[in-house]
Amino acid sequence: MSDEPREKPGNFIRDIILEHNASGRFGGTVITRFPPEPNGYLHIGHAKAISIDFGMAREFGGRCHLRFDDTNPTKESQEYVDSIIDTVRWLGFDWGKHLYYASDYFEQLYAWAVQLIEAGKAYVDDLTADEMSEYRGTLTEPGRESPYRNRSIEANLDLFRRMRAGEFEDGTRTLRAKIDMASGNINLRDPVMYRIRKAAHHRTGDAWCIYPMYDWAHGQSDSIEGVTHSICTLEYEDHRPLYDWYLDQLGVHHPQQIEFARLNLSHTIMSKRKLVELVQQGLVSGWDDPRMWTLAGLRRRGYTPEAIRDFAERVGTAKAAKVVDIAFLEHCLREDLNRRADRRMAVLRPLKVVIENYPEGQVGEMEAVNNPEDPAAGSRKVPFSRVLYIEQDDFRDPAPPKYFRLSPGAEVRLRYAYIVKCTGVERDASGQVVTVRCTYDADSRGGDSRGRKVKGTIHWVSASHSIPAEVRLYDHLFSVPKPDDADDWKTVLNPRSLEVVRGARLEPTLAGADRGSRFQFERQGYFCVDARDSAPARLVFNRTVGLRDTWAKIQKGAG
RNA sequence: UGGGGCGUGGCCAAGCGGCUAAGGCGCGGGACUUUGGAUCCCGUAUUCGGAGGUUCGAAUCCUCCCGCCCCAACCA
Repeated sequence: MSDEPREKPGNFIRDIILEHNASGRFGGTVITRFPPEPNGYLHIGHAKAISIDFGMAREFGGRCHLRFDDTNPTKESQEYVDSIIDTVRWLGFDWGKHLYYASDYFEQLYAWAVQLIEAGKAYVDDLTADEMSEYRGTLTEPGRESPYRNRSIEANLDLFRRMRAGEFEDGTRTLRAKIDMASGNINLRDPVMYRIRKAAHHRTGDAWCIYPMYDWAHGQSDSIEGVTHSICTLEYEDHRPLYDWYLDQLGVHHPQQIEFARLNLSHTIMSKRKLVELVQQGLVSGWDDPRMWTLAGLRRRGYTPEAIRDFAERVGTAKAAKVVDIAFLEHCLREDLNRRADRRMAVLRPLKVVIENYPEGQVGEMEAVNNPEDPAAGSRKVPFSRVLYIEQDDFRDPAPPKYFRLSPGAEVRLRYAYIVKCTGVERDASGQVVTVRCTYDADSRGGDSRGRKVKGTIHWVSASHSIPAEVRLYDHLFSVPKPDDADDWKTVLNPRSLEVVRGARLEPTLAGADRGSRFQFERQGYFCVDARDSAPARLVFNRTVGLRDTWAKIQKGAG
């Protein structure tokens, strides 16, 4: 990043840890964990959580575990486990040997459940899901106790053992904690600890037919691992009393749960349900569609892990639910790419230019700097010849006010090549300009204006030397900043979120570019070779993000 | 008619009773420029959801009010 480490913004979680360290609550150790459920792909919001979990641990010389909260076999799969591991690693975080699964603790969890039953703190309930919902009460009315609430400890022990043995069908019984059906906090109204699910688990196979609920698994898993700070998002705030209750009943190591506001990004939706819908209904091409803000999507789009980490740190950590402007993510990206991406010339929508006074058959070699931000990146040679392609947008007849590019009679600099002057155009039957005719100033080699005032510089490629490519231009998937606010979020999908440009022409040095490699196409933006669809003989580039475009603003202002 | 949280500029966000309310993004203006990129300047809240109160002094403490978010899966 920058030479001097950016000053870290204040952070209430850090303050809490500092207090713990001062009071000696955890003996000065800091152990955190990132606990994804393997039921989907990670998105940019997870990057913030990962950054906080791993960041706090690193800052205090502790460690962060990667633990899968795999307690619901019907929704989870190995595919998701694999993608999550791959993604967190790609982001640049390392959990060392501390890779865990809640399913590793099933036996211990079962033993602890038996312990709670023996203490009269848990019971087997025969209520159906619907009945249980009815008994639970509402937000404003207390619930009622289940008729099965006061079974004997012996009966509960027996029933629970038989639940595990598979004697009962799915949904017929649950194990519940005996807490308080009248609590204002609904999580405390005798929460379910175990449900029967005769489903194969991606790790434990058929070993179990009862599975622990999140609340029963999570805190205890934290405890087993010696976690000190269990950092999670705001929606778990009213689960904290339950988190604490279980741990207190068991009398085991008791981590501190701390909640922060999850990340919301403008022009996106973070709901897992909606994300799944986008993918399953084919509204996008997959979890890694470059328009997606999943980490897999951002990665394929060309985002760097560094930029994402920088963004995650810079958005801050607080408790107010806010929506961060996606322009900030893009800013962090440009900042990183500007420093690192080599420059190349690529013409997306070619317009033929003939340099009338450049000898036919002659090929010049123009020296082009690879990265003005990084002298060590060196330079390259780009071929120049009589027939070139320039961007259609770089020629206008007549030229609008303040247009610095090419137009009849105007002079412009061809980047790293020569100053040229437009002498005329050729049009087709419909009046469309098909060829621009120019003359060049041989003394301006390299682009030296030699005292003249040449305001415009445009990029170009030599027609016969250039290579073809498909270029995919992306825009926000949603056309409004807050799709969640729309009556129907699917109606605000941006119809122009993907534009495929097939006839692009690239400078020849781009031939053989590796999949995933990133470049700045001068004056246009940052692009990367698509990791999925590109092939040496058929290059496909993704536009990662455009350059800031002051000209576009001027035009917009001019109406 | 419950419980838990949150309200600082267009968007994030510091601030934790006392110098003129940090910083970033965005936006506007200027300088510079062989990317209308980058970089560099300058500007952008007399005020902290509102109203009272405490105090020599409040965004920071108290009271009331207003607004927003989360919770009634055998999901996490």
